[in-house]
Amino acid sequence: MPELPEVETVRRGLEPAMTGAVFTRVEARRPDLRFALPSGFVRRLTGQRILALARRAKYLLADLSSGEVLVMHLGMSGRFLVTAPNGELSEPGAFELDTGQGQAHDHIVFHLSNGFCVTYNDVRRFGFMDLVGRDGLEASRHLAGLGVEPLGNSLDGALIRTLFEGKAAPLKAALLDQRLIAGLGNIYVCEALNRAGLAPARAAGTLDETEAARLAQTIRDVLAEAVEAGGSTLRDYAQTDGSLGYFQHRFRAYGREGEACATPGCGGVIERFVQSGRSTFWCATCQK
DNA sequence: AATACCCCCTGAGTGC
DNA sequence: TGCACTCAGGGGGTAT
Repeated sequence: MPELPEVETVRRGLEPAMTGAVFTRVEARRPDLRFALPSGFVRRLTGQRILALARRAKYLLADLSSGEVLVMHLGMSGRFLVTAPNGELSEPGAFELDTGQGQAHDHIVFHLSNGFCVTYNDVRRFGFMDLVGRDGLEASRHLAGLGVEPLGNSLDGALIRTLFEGKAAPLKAALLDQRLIAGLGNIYVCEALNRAGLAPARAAGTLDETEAARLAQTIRDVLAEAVEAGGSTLRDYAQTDGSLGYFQHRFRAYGREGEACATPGCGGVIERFVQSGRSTFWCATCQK
């Protein structure tokens, strides 16, 4: 389900269940997700304490007392279901709590010393988990080469100009390139470009200072608003009123083909086309 | 080096 | 009701 804001929402939802707890029992119900689980996966987790739960781009990182880090990626359809000691079920970042039919795709179950139970469910199985030594984490195959955190302090117009300098690739592709900016996905790239008034097919290297600054600001705004939308629902995420997380967020461009562009005074219509195999939604009237 | 395409997998939705 | 087809938020790998 995730882009960066959703992963952050999931992280915040898992934190109270996982941080400080010990894995008392781990169930790996199949040997692989997208990739094979690392050798000794269950053994290397069992008995370890989770010191901290962090995020880098779209990766969740559980820092373990063994000195290893449990690296988790949700792919397209990964979810975590949390069962509290009192039996209450929750799903951080979810649109709607699903208490039953997910069971067929419950692949990994973490039983924790504090009585919580955390289940990883992934229908399409594009997610994965890995164990990496803490010292080698940044150089590990998943994290090596990841670009700047878009919500960190370093992303501004000047950095975008540097990253995109000389690039003939379309803005859409450059923004999706995790080696440049890490954490943007298809939805929020469409949203940021719409708000910034920039055409997705335009060559990334052609941004001037003003445009780059505007793009940096809209990226930060779009992500921060989405995190806030997810975060603000965390305290009552167990409710099933459908007002939670990702889906509740009202996108201005994504998924709105044929609808009026939301840019004030624009009057254009959102169109859809395919770029590098993925749907792009944009307004030809206000995005130049 | 940079870009373009195909692939992994399952399910939901649509049109006939 | 069934079938065929398209589409989906991810990224890794390979071929140009």
